[in-house]
Amino acid sequence: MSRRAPTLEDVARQAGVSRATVSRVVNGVRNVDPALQEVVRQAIERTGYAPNRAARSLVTRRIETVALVVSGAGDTSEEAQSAFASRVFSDPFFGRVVGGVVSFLRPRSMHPVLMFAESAQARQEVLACLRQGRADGALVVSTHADDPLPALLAEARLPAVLFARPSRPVPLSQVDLDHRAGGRLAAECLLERGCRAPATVCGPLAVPASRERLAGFRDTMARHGHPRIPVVEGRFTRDSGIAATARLLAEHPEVDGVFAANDLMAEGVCEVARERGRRVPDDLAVVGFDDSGVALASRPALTTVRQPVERMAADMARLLDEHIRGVRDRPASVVFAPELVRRASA
Amino acid sequence: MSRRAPTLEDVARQAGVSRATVSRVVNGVRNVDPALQEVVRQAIERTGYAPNRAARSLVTRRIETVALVVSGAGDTSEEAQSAFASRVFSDPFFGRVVGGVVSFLRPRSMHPVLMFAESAQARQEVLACLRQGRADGALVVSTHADDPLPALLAEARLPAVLFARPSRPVPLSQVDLDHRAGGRLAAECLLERGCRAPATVCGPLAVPASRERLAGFRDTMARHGHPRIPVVEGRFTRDSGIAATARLLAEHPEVDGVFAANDLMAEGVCEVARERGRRVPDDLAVVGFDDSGVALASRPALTTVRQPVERMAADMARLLDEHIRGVRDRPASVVFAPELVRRASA
DNA sequence: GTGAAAGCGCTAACAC
DNA sequence: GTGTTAGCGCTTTCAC
Repeated sequence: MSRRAPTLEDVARQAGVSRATVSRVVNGVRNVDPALQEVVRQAIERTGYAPNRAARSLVTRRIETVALVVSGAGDTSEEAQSAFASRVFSDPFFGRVVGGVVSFLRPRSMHPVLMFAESAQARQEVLACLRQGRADGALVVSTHADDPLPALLAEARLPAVLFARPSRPVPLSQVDLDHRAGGRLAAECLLERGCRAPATVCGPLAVPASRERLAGFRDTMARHGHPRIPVVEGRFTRDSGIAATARLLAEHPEVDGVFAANDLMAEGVCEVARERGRRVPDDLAVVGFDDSGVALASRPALTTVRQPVERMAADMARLLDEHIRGVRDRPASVVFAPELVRRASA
Repeated sequence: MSRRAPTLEDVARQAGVSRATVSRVVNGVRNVDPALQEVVRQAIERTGYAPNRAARSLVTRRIETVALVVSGAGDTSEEAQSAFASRVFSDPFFGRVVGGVVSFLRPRSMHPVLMFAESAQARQEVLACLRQGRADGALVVSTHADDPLPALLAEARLPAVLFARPSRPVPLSQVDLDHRAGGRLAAECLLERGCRAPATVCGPLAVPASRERLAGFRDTMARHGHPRIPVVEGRFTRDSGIAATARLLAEHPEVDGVFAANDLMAEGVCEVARERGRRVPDDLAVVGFDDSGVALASRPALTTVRQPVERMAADMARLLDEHIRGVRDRPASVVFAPELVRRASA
């Protein structure tokens, strides 16, 4: 039923030229007579020719595909990958990463293949895929700082770029945010509002980004007369933000300003405040982090520290592309600047 | 620097056998002397051999990759794909789809490559990719019922499976939920609770699933003495749920039970109820739809109609795999049954 | 049970 | 400028 797909050979015969010429036209290589080009183009049209990627990859040794790896640190408890995937994508952060990555790849007709590396076995599979040339390189987004994947990738000398700095340095290119500066912006915002009892719901302290945000916030507060501020730890989920805030307000009812280390938790803070009859921002000012979709959806709309995730992800793809093409050999580190977005919550 | 990757030839030389034998061992084809198998296996180990996928694909005409296409209906306004991606993934639904798809593909060492088809041009690119053999087939999740992609795919006779029924029938395999039964379950739940003034925040009426859920709900209510119930339309977002509920309660303050056509909107209903000082479920019972992560995160936890998205997605992948392998030729339609999950909101 | 050999469809030297 | 040719690394008949 499905007859053989037309090949370069077929087009060449149709156009009365050689395969090489057709190939040149298809790949836009110069040095082809415009008249011939036209003839070839028509032959392509007539035959409905589409180049076979596998054949091309075999000789170019490139497949125009990069792995987008969402990586955890799990090594003992093998979590069902389906649950892992669902959990991961429930954070708006990943949707933004995907958007940014695709915005770079698509104009270059490259595509991301999705992989999860939440267990030791899954990590080996990712490495195997890369070695087999299923993808030209990897974009790695780790959910844990101790993720062993980056080191494995570096060791295998496979092209890879990381989103965010791992806890232990790895000789791979990476993009990251100046989280410390972000913490500072949040502090300054609360200070400007005149908050007298600031506090923070920080992210998991195992994550370097959390620690940096916290440090930036604390340092700034310390320099402005608040040497010791209440700190409660959340897990970057709305639920954990709610729980943390409950603890915070129970122990420190005087708190009148909270910096939550991401928007999901900031939403949780607002939620608790509302339940307790505290007005946001009048009784309790709230500053989030990320400026993800929830920042706008939250009530009131969140004042937050913007992390340009899409741009960062696009840059990550750019770096990887450079490594793959061989125009960059040494790892690069690109740090983005955060930005305060003022809305209603502070 | 990076020396040539070992090939079948290298392994064969090491093991003192022919390429054909190594190939048989690698692919687990029977008829190979166990002793030789062992020798070959060791040679593979020593050389660190990994089969080149491109070379294999060239002869098998299969690339062990499927496209996971998130498709819109846009044809005039070209939306930035990055925004499209972010928006799409902000719905927990897609994370579940990804999880289900991956759970089927991974054990078969297949992978999903992510593609977005929100514009006419993007759709053509998807078709081109498939024709070029970048993927063996497509799993299509449409955000609009009028999405032209399924028809294009069918016309090009490319292997594809749809999640949810398109508004116009297309000769492609598909998985779907019995949405009408879901609406019925929601109605029965509210009825059992003794609700006297039920209403619904339905989904976009352009989406067949929304219409079916609404029909199932209405019919059941009608059969139980509620021939006319208030209906307000949302857009499946929390925000739209909030706005719809505000309208609903303004016009029908007597309402004491709401069926929201997804969990995100149900959360919005709860939110408004809380703001107005109405207790859920005592003053206002709320039933959601999907049983996504937010159902549990919501306060109170949502009673909801469960849609087994992960299983549906996995089945979609299974059907596609069968089409690709040629063991299925005629399109199949698999309909899943919804299930009521009782929690606190109704 | 194993090996020899013929491609799969393409790109890239290298001639002309 | 264009054509000829030699592979890229693998699977798969077909002999033996």
